[in-house]
Amino acid sequence: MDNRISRPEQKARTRQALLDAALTLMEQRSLSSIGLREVTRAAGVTPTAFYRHFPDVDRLGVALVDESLGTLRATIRAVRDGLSSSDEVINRSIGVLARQVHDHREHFRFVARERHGGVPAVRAAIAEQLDLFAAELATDLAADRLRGGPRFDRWIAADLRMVTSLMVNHMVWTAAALLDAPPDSPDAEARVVDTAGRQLRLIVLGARQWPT
Amino acid sequence: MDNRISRPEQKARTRQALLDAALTLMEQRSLSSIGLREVTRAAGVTPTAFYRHFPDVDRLGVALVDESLGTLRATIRAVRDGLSSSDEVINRSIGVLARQVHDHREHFRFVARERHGGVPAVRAAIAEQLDLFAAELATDLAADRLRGGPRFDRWIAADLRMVTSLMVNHMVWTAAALLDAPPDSPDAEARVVDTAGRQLRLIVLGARQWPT
DNA sequence: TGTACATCAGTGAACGCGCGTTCACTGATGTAC
DNA sequence: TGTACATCAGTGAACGCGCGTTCACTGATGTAC
Repeated sequence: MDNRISRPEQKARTRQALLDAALTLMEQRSLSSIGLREVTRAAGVTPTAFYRHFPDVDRLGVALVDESLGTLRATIRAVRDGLSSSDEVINRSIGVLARQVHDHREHFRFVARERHGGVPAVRAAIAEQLDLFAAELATDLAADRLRGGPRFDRWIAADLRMVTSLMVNHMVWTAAALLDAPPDSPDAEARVVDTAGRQLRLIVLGARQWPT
Repeated sequence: MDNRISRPEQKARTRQALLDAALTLMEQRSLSSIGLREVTRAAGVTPTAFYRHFPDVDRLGVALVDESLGTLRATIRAVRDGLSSSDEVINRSIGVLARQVHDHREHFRFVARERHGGVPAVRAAIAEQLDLFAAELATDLAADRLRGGPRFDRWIAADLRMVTSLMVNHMVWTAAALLDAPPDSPDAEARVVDTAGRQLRLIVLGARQWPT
């Protein structure tokens, strides 16, 4: 058996180790307060090795945004496929979000923390991903006629963006609320999910009457 | 004329200078990344003087939360007094919020940035203030019967909290969106205010139909 | 297949710097009599 | 009102420490022939 691995693969592993180490360090603190040496120490390489992968810690942050939100987008999209009733989509979407937050706490904590945080490049990368979320949601809502749901296919674009940005914002806020709930208490988590579901249903109820 | 000021007053002034200096420094960066020496340098005192006012920078952050959100609460509450139609309250509330954000950018930027930021004590202080907001709003909604508004006086407490937390969250998000808009473009600001108003109206519309 | 050379991820020493905190202090303000 | 003492906000020197970045390097992996 050959244990040796190619050079590009080894480089990719070190890069991932740096990303993972940074994410772990950010469990308690924000990106702008963690140091390059801290990250390399946690990843098990020398400080100088860092520069083979990122020019500075900010750029590592941007890479973390892609890792965190890029995969989630695909997952959430998949959920919306093949469901036909409005209530069903709401409950499933929030369920998937709760699961994702549960399984990838550090990623969501990172996004919630840096969304309005101190590093402009990271903030911009997060805003871009969330805009994509909202745009995809708008497309989906306009395309599918859900049982019991509003007739989004007849809405003007501006109103669609208004309501999808409200929904995406609500999703982010729900993720943050899940993070604030004690991780070992399924009860607290269930309460957040329940409230979030009712809020989303209230929004859909309002959309069904829109415009006045 | 006597220019001399009492010792307590001089101490209060230095304390305020430290708070102002920290807020200014946080225009670009987060609390956990600014240093004690930076703050004292900007405030025009020696590093050691800091300890006469705060045990560390985190505690200064908690004081900033009280300064930022404590006054806003009173302002927003006053707006809700004496208005009788639902639409009127919505438009006025968002208008006042936009004005406040415009006039106190640094305070709101600080709150948006630290709400999920890296300093637990500060995060807790912000959560406390926002809960107070939501609780006051719930009381007001249950007490006043607004023309054209939902019959909140007949709602159960859990649903009231559900909808007020949605509204307060929406307010915070709107403030953050206003901050992201270029400060010299009244156009961009107006667009955010317009969208926020329609979103809030959609929420109220949903509330009028609640429960299904 | 074997050899000679190129590539380049990661090393380790060194640098100058600003940090948070300590300590004994100064000197103006406040107070007791 | 004047004097003697207490208080305490702010000073300035000193400390040890971890930081980001530079540089010339090593040695395993990759490639050309």
